[in-house]
Amino acid sequence: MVTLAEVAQHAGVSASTVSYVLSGKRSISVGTRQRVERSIQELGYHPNAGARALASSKSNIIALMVPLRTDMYVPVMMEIAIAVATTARTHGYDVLLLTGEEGPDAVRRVTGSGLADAMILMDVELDDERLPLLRRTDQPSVLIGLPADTTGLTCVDLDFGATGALCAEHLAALGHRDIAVIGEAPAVYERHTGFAERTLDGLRSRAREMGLRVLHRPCEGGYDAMAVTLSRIFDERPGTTGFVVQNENAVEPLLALLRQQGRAVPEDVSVIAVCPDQVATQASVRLTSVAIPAQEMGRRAVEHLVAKLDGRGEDDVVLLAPELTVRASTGPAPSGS
Amino acid sequence: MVTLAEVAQHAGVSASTVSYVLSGKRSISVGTRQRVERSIQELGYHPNAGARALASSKSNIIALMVPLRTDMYVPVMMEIAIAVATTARTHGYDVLLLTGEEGPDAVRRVTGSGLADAMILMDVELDDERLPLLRRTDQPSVLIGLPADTTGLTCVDLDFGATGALCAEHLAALGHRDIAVIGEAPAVYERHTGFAERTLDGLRSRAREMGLRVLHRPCEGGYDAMAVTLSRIFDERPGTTGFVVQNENAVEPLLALLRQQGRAVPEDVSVIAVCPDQVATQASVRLTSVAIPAQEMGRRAVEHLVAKLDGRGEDDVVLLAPELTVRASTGPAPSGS
DNA sequence: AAGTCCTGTCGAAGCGCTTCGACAGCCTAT
DNA sequence: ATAGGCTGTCGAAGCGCTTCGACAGGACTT
Repeated sequence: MVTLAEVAQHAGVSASTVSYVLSGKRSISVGTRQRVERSIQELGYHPNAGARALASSKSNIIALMVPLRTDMYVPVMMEIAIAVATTARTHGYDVLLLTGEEGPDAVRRVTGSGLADAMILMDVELDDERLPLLRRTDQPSVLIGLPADTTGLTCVDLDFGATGALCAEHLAALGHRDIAVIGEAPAVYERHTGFAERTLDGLRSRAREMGLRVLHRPCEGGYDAMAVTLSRIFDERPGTTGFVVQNENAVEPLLALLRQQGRAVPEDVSVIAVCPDQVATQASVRLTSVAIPAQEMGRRAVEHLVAKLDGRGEDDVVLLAPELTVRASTGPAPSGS
Repeated sequence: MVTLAEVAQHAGVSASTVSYVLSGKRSISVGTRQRVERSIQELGYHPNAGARALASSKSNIIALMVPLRTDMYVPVMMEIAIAVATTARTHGYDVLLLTGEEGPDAVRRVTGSGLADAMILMDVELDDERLPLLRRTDQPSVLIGLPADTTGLTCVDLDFGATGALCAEHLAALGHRDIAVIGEAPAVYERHTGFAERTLDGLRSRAREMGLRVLHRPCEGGYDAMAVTLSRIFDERPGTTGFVVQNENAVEPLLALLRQQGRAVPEDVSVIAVCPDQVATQASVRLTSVAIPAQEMGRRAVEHLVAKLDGRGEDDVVLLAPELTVRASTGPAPSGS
């Protein structure tokens, strides 16, 4: 293992000079810089991360806390995680992967040990038990998701309220009157992860303005659960012609069931999904959807965090504007209804 | 930030004693130990990761390199990553998330800087450019996946050869004669990620033994690509009654298309998927499948790595035995054929 | 000519921990 | 009683880096 001192000796300068070449914190003459850089190359020097962290009290690591559950919106999580990792690298940071398993202790451990300089939390609940800790510590953090109380916090999320509204508008504009929302699994609502509620609220209030009737039903993914949910919906509101689906795992089952019941999409029934574009384009019907901009969220989270680490940037709630893409799953409401 | 020295002072012992209490590397009297532990509690002490890494040349971090592409087998990747993270924690390690983006440079950077003590690589290609580096360094590593040459490497993977054979056997036993394999996207084969080939080889050789005719077609996921692929298959082999699907994104499209063509599953056509159980049970037909044991793979990889770090454990290729679960998508071949 | 300011470099201190060798005190074997 | 071996503790060195203050020498002022 090559050390700074060896590089210094090889280049005929002092250790501190090498350090300054590396960090650029003091001006160095061109000649010296080149000599040092050549030595670094030749010796294959890599600064030792531990020593660096110790001396500078900066680890250049961002901790990313992902939910432990692998049962929902997995592709979204993965995409965010990867966007976080790649964006972090472009700013010179590495990413430490924490699972929700440890809960608040993970926050304590990471901030206490100086393992990471900052954190990004995903899957934030409305009244998340990690939030008090975050507010108390002076370590910068960014949430992906929106808790009930955002004071003193920085959050990045899709504007789910507007998302719901957008869905309502689109269906209303097409002449639908009775619509059903297939929501996330009941567990999601119980955990009070806010996004599902926000979508629903946004949708409901716009629906009211536009004279739409809304029926909301949570749904575990999967064919069987969807079958039960769907038959209940049609029992209660036989005239339902529009669906908004927020649970990725319910999308295909819903399409399959509709087909099986002889209801054509989009001729008889329109379906909007709230999901990543990839899911929307790979479904058995190309789905009109509001995209969940996973990459964008990861990227923005990191950029905010880096800004904070650099002393720029303040607490802030960033809500990304939703975009609805019309594909083949929505159309005018059937004239009969 | 509380330091070791402060704890020592608070407990009335020397710094080294506190260190030994923490590490257990020397025997400490019960009284002293308790006193120190209480001080640690009261002061809320957390050892500084950087200092520790510097002094001990151990970071207690495992690097996990995940593929950058988010276009395929995402749930599997995510599940592995999470299993790696949680298993690592139980052994006292944290996980650093690297994306494939940096390529071999990431390996150099991490081993060179002592950022991590060991690495786990996912999505290994048959002739991966990172392998020479891994062989050269003395840092332990484990691959999830199987390269062409495994000498000097430790690998964990599903036994895809046996997986293919298992699929062939199951279909043959049910009386099918003509089967089609819907493979991964062409890009996967071009990259020479071995698992797809291995599945196919295993399947083909067992099929030959059992008198099955096999048609293999790679397929991008998605409805449209699947439609093209499927019609080609039936053009070429109208008597095809069995399908083996290895691409998660092709599963639902295939089911939808078969349904649309009036071919009932499993009465007219049988389908086996190679996918995580979750996908198999949430599909629109409960799929007979060979599970991809993502959690198990992540866990085993970490355990091997920890064994190596502890000086136990040698290079080794671990192939997990596949298990086929019969669900509702396979049945006897129609008697007419 | 002396004073002032840069620029580029160096030396040394210190970040918080681990670990080695030393050793005091006690117990046991002789 | 003495030597030898344990057990439990301490002090000090050092891990590889950053960073502060010092300062030599040249370029400007006045």
